Amino acid sequence: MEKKIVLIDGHSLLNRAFYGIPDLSNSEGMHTNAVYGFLNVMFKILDEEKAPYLAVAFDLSAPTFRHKMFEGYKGTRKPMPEELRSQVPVIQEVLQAMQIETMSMEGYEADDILGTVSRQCEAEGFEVSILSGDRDLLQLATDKIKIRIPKTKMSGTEVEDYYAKEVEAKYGVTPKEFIDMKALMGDASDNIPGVPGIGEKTASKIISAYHSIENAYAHADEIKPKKASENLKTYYEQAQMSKTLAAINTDCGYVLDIQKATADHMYNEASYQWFKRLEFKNILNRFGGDVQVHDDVAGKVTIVYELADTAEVFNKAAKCESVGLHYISEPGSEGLSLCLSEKEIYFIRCHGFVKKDYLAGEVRALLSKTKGVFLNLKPHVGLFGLTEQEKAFDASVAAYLLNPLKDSYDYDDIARDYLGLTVPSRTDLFGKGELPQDDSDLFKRYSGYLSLVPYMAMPILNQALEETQMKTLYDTIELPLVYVLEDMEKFGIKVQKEALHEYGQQLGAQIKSLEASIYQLAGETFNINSPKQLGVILFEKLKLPYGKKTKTGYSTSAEVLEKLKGEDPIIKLVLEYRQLTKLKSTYADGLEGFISSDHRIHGKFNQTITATGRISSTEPNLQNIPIRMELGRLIRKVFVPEDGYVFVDADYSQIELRVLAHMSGDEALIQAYKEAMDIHRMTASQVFHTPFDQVTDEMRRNAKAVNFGIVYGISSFGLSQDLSITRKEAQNYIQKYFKTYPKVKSFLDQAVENAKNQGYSVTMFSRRRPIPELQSKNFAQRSFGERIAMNSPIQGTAADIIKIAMINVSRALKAKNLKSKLILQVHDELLIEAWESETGTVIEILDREMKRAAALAVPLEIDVHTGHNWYEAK
DNA sequence: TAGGTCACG
DNA sequence: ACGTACGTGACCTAG
Repeated sequence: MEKKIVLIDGHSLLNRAFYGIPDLSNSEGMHTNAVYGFLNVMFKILDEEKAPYLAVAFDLSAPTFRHKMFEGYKGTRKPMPEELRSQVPVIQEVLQAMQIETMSMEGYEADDILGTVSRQCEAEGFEVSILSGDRDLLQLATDKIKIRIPKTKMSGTEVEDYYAKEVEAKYGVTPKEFIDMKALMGDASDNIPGVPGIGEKTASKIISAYHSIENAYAHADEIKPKKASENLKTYYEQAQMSKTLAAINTDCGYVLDIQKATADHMYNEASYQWFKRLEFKNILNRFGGDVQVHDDVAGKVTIVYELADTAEVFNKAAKCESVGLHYISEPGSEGLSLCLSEKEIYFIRCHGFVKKDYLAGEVRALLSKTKGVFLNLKPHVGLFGLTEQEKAFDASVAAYLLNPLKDSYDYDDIARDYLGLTVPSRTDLFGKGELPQDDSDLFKRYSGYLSLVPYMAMPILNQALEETQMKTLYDTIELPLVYVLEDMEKFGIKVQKEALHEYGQQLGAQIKSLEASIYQLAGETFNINSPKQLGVILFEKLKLPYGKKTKTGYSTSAEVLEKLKGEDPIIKLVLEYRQLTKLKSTYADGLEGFISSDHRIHGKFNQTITATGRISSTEPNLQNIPIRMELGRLIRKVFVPEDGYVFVDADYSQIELRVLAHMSGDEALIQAYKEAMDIHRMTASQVFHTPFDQVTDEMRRNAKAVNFGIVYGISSFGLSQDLSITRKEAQNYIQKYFKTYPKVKSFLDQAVENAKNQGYSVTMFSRRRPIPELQSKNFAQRSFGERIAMNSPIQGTAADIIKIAMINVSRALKAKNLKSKLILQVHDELLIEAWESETGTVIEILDREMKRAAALAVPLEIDVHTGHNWYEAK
């Protein structure tokens, strides 16, 4: 076998996974996130390395030689949280089941075993990879021993690899010297004291020059800065102690029996059972073959073709309290999956006399008595012509409320999260291909799960909604909203295709001429759309001063380019080019592709996407049509009402700040809203102690920025960036603001405090958002969590309020039998296509329903405009 | 598929 | 010292 071994630092990897991955537990209530993260990284590395040998080292709880040497060692360390501690024996048992060798030794830590075993393997000619979450192990790197440190990124896990030369490249010191460097820096998490005033940069500089703390001490007088020099002398003994503590013992006497450390018995019955119990579906997939933890669904599905049999099924269904329903409409497989009980599922194929319209009628009739349980209600509302009269439950919307952070609510997600069942996803069953056009077991399983899973999950989801106080939110807002959104999608918005095309052509001509000018100034042709190529031209060829850098090179963002406007005429052209190509590709050409044969765009409104409770808009996104720049704003002229109709557009005035005034109960802010037309001017007047009519434009601008900042979860840095002022000045504004509105401060503090205690934030209407970032030990992550905790209740409550308004506006239009329709929502704005003679009534409805959607301590104000296109109606 | 950029609230 | 304003989606390039 190839001489290659992977050694794993068990505790550090578990630890990293625990803090890097949001809380996760199986249906037994076992916490599983650390185990899951550990295994995922381990498999990733094994897949990459294809090493035949593998072993995992763990610390024992018994004291080590370090404890004996230095009694403070790890003595004051934070105890392991229970949620993590409980996972240590689990991973050890799982590894045992996988027949993976684990190593530990009394009196030594995992580090020492890894140090010893890696040297031993290296001597025997092995290539060694050490997988650890702890950078201390970098001291073990050689040109044969590679240290691999996983990093959790948004997009998954990336691994940083360090042979000796990478350590030197990154830290400027050899692996051996790394210990000395650490002795200077210290390590708070290991309770290793360093030398005050010496951080990573200084430590690296000192050790790369003097190679050891002993030699550095001997030359202490030469060291700069002076503070470091003095402190090194004062704290030298402590640094020596730290060095001894940080040094890994590479000869602790542990001997690995290489024959036991093989990686080829991992996939066995015992480990399969463990993964099943832990509900690690994607790991179960590694076992190959069919994963079918929910047993024999195919056997419970009957395919129905005949009209008579169909009628029979609906008769039976009518006797049930609830039925699972899912309509499949894909090439070659059209029909209805019905789940009457856990053991009785039908798939009625569209065939002969059994047509969609017939099934729709049957479903409507059925749902007058029996509750229809859908994975996704919205498409079925359109497909079957359902109204709120028909009884229905939407599992994905319920699951979204219970955890809005997921990126999908498919049947397999709901089965895993609420039924504790591992069921194969569509991709597991069919890959990326089409559905099979036959009655195979594969198809039966897929169609079966689509109605079975929501059917089984409904009681559990309902109970969870009750327990989390979100049942009312679900019943009175989210479920009724499904019908409103479906209507909006169905109505769509009319677009003048020719005018849009013409607009695109004009942009195209302007882009061409700009392009030529830019090439002229650059002295060559290149792809202006490529930030990489543009960066080379601007910052290397033209030698313009570059500001920010991104991971991949120079930043060429508008923010950077704005500052370079005076430096070279090319900048202005590039900015203009960017603006025009954006308009052409996304809006002119992009929108044109979505115009249907009815001359309308039927975008989608998604109810289960955002973390805060807002809705989102896709295919196309109708919530980001340009308005801020005039050239872009012109696009709105092609959005028009049908003949005989006008647009009525109503938007809330500063809804989020009003929500803040209400939720904080701050008297001064509430008073400001009761008195002032211009809240930003009023804020400036109060914060800067200036009479209202003497507020300068600058004061108003600053106050406005602070108001925005407060809503976003204020930080002095963020505000300073926005206003181009120093952090200190920003901090000063914030302090003044909080002094003026003290209850705003206590409200925001309380929001963070509560979210930290409970793990989630809450809106006025009880909508929750989990904030796992608050538990992060990473400062940046945690600060992000704090800003989320301040912003989510505000943004979320505003989202709740406009949803209520949408439902009530929509109901009022229907109740009066008006021809006018609600067609768009843009977060704080509603657009109605109003029958001309109904305009007055529509305005009344909007005014009434939007204002009374919530009773706040301040009035909810709206601005209403009408027009013959969307441009005019704003 | 990820990162950069930019459109909106 | 860390590295940031909150929430989205689409398009383009580059690997």
